[in-house]
Amino acid sequence: MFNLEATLFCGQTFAWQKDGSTYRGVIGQRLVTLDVNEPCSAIVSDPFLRHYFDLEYPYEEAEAHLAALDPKLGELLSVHRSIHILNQDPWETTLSFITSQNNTIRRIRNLLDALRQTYGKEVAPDHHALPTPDELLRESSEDRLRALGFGYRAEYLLDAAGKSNLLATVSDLTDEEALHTLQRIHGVGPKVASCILLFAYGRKDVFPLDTWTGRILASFYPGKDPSFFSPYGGIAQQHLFYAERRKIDSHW
DNA sequence: GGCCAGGAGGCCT
DNA sequence: AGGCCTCATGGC
Repeated sequence: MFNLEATLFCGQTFAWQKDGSTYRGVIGQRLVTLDVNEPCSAIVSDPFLRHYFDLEYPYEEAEAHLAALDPKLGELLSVHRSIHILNQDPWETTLSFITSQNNTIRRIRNLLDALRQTYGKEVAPDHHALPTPDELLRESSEDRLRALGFGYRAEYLLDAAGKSNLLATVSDLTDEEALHTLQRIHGVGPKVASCILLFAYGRKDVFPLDTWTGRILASFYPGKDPSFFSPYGGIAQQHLFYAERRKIDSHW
């Protein structure tokens, strides 16, 4: 089994919280509850969760490749074990990573929770889905989003909602074409587009380059660029990011 | 009070 | 194409 804790809290999703002996998250329109000690059977027996947790992808092969490529990654893989790249909903991923730009993880979570509480459907008592594009366009506005604390990103969320049809075309495109297409959304640049491709479309060779991963490359891999980790740049990036973040605080 | 946060748009050369 | 400035907001 993969490392569920790391998979949920390595920064690829902001939907989950750990309370007591359970992980809870609203994924799509559904509240998912997993027992911290016995999550496997619930995941394996559920087709939706099997796909969400990416059980069909051959991680052993990718991880063996990365461990052989570079000793630092080999060590991280032995510590983290397997971190899976989730197959998240493209729209939810777009909302999440537009919100993430120039922001802190704590505040990203708070803003997305506010978005759920304010506009999302209540799928279980006190648990709300993220708003759909239509819900956002119909019920919200730039002023209201600014009032929630989104600041200058308010306009970006509404533009993304209006262009959500773009997301349906991405699956047929190459990585390069998809990066270009996603950046037609205002507020989506190279980094956010990379996160959407990796975390929603399973493009395992896309390496989101941000302040953290840029620093990591500069200090541990001088002279190298993300193509060094190809064709598993996305997986490598996630282990590098998680390792670096864990030095700061283990619970965010 | 300046600087930074899982950046990106706009404008300048 | 590359280099600044600005964009809300909050924590340190």
